[in-house]
Amino acid sequence: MGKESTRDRILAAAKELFYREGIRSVGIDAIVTRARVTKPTLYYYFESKDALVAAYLDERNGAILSSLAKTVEATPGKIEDRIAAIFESIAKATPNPRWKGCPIIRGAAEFAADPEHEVRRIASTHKKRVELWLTQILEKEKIAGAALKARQVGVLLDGAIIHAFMHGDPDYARAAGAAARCLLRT
Amino acid sequence: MGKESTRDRILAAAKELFYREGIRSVGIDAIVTRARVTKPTLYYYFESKDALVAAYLDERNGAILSSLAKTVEATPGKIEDRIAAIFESIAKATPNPRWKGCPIIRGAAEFAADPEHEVRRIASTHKKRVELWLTQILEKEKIAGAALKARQVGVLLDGAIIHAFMHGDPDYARAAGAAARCLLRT
DNA sequence: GTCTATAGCTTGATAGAC
DNA sequence: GTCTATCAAGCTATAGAC
Repeated sequence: MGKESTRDRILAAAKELFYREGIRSVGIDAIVTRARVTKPTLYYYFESKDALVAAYLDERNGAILSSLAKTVEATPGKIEDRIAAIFESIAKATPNPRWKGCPIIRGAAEFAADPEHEVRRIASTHKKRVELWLTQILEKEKIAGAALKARQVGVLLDGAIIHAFMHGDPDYARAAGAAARCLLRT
Repeated sequence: MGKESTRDRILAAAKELFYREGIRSVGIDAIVTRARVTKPTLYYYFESKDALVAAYLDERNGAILSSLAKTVEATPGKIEDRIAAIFESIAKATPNPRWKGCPIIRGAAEFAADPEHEVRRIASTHKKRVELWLTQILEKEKIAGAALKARQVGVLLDGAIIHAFMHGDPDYARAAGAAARCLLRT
């Protein structure tokens, strides 16, 4: 824990600033200042700003998948209760002013112009991984039509995040959770 | 129709560029070039870039609400069929490379850092108007729990747009449409 | 590996003429 | 109302010293 490499410090600064302010509006200057390095040092570890952005989103991808799994594993009960716990965790995050929705969706939105950009590739892959993970959970519970239902729950999850964020109102996540319950019960 | 004011030309150029490239990545220079005016002319009609952005999103707000109403009015059948027609229209738009999701969500994502920014206010208001409109439709059809169901359908709609856009796959909109049908049938 | 210094470009916005 | 000309500040990235 005591060892914190220069590269880690740069990535941590980027993570904080990109999430808080958005990718495009954060300059290299702000990142190097926060990481207490200089620009050439940053460019020694990362080829370009795009490469740093990709490293940031790759890290988020893994962290989010772990967090989802942790939430479901920690929740006892029927499958719909365990899935609903994810929506409840979104609801709980909503009032926190530092919570600004899903970094991956926001990244994809910022790079909407370019379908070939690596940010877009990372974003699509991440959401497909979430969907696959949901499918596997539902299959394990012998839910009929697991693939379709996983897709529908995935769509509800991101809709819930966006609406909860846009309105600053946790009820959107809870309404979406109730919708997911309804779908899984059928 | 023949009359196209300078102001209209600027707004049309902004609309095209902001939607295609994103708000932050489009400079005033690109807009004035496309509108065939010069910078001082743009600043004669719009106080700042922010004011132009607000005018752009206000226009989109109205256009989207009209388009939703038109889709539902043009579709015969049961209420779930008419709501599902909205999801089908998203599915049909998805393969078009010029379609880049919802301009209002994308705007809100680009300005996620600042909850007080006018873009955020316009975005939240727009989504609440869509939700209210859905509530009124469901109430007219004597659907029980219209407010909650309208909220759930609204969340599904934006989740559908995001996933269809991120993956470039219309099936996400259709899966969401099926979920909406399921909710409305209950 | 990390620094100082800076190149070279683009940005949003304005002064002042007509 | 619309122009030419220009500004200060921001950006990503690099050359070269240590």
